[in-house]
Amino acid sequence: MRIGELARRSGLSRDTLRFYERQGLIRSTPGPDATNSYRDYPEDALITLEQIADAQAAGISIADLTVLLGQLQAADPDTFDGEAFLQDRIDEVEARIARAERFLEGLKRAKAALAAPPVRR
Amino acid sequence: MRIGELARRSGLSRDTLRFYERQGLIRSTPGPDATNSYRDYPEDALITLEQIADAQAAGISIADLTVLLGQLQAADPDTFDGEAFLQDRIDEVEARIARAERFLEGLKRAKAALAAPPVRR
DNA sequence: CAAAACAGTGGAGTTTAGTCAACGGTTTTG
DNA sequence: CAAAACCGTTGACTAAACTCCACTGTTTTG
Repeated sequence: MRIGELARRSGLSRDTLRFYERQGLIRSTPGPDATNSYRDYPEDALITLEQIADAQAAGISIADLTVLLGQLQAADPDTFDGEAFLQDRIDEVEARIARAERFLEGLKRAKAALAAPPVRR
Repeated sequence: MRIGELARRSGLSRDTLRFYERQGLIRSTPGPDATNSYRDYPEDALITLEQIADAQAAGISIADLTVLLGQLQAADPDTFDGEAFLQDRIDEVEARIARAERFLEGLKRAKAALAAPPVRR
């Protein structure tokens, strides 16, 4: 598919998609019609883009993601010894989730406190 | 306590603390010794800083945090009707945690795939 | 009491993750 | 077949969250 369709279907802007491609997060091929310069994006780019969104929610930077996506997609060893790297990311993400959950509890308490006492004498 | 001690105990730089104060996230008083310009930070600034870190892990921006910290600390109604605002943040954080957990699973699968098959014919 | 460590101020600089504008080609569509 | 919609490239720009620097004044310490 071409970039416009990918943009529509992913909800991201064309600029963002090109930015991701420059960063090596997604890939495209020259497109079937070699007379123009239009690129062709594979169907599974949509899945990759979902993974990118998940990773960002987990606080992973694009730089780390470039490394990680390789690991996640082609879990092919001896390309990269990144087991330790992976474990570091896992620890990092777990810590972040724990913090986020702590914060979520605070939010819920605050909302309860706001909703409960219309006891305002 | 003075800013240096707060920096040491919180693990943040003095610059970051001053930045947070400019943003209205923490507060200080003129300090007991009024002859100098040194500020005094209350003990509970450390707790606030923990909450800030939690909020950031939850993907909350400093701008939103300025609003939220007021709600979280003094859960005093009729200052602010922010129940809807709070609920929006709650939804946002829950969605982010869900994504982060999805990503975490992917990381763990990738690590398992990397660790398991030293079957390398 | 002098040197080292610490504090405040102001303003400039950095990084990350995009976003925008301008331009010249290419398809699509009415 | 012309206008509208789309595409790629280049390069400048932005917002958020810090970070650094230079300078001056204040405490602490050996």
